[in-house]
Amino acid sequence: MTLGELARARDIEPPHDLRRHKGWVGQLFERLLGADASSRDEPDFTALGVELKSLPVTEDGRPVESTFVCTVPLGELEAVPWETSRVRRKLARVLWVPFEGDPAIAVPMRRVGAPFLWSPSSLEEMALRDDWEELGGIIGAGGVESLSARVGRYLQVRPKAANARSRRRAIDDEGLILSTLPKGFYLRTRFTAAVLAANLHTRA
DNA sequence: TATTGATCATGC
DNA sequence: GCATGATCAATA
Repeated sequence: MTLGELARARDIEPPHDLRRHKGWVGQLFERLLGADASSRDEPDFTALGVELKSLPVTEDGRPVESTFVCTVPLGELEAVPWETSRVRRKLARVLWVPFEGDPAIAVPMRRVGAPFLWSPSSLEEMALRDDWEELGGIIGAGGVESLSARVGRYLQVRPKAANARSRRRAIDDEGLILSTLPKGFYLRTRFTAAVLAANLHTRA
C-alpha cells in the first residue's frame, strides 16, 4: 500500500514533504500498528519487546539514511557493560518497515515494502559491540568533544539536538563537567543495507 | 555524491 | 529538558 492509502485509513493528512515532518512516516506506522510506548525509553511494543523502525530505501533497495538508535548517555564516567547498554536493548528485536524514501516521490504516493522482524545475529552483535566499546571508551575517557562521526564501522555518534545551541552536561578528559551538544548513536547505512539484503532475497 | 553535522516536530 | 520519531543540507 502507499503512505497515502494508509494515512487515509486513519484519517490523517499526509504532509507535502518531510522537511518539517521528519518523523511523520515512523509515527504513522506506530499508530497503524498500535505501538504503545509513546516517548518513553522502552520498546515501541512494550508487551512484545519489539522496536519499530521505518527505513527509507532507494529504488534499488538501499537505505537512504542512517538509523537513529538512542541518545548517548553523557556525563557518566562509570563504564556500562555492553550487555545492559541502551544500544543493545534497542536493537535486540526490531520490526523494520521499508518504504520508498526518494524525496522525488510525493509522500502519499510512496509505497511501503514488506516489513520483517529482526534480531542481530551473533556476528552482527559482535560487530556492534566492538563499535560501541570503542565509542564508549572515547566518551568514558572524556573525549566527547573530539569524537567525530567518522569513528565506528557500523555504529557512529552524531549530534542529536534541536539546534546547535542545545547543550548537555558531559565530562571532559580531566574529569570536569563541560557543556556539549547532545549526541546520539546511529546505525550507518552499510549496516542496515546488509540487514535488508539478508532479509529480502528469501522472497525472490 | 556519500557522509557528517545540523535541524524539525511532538509528548511528558 | 530529554525522550521519542527522523530527514535536511553543508561539506569533504
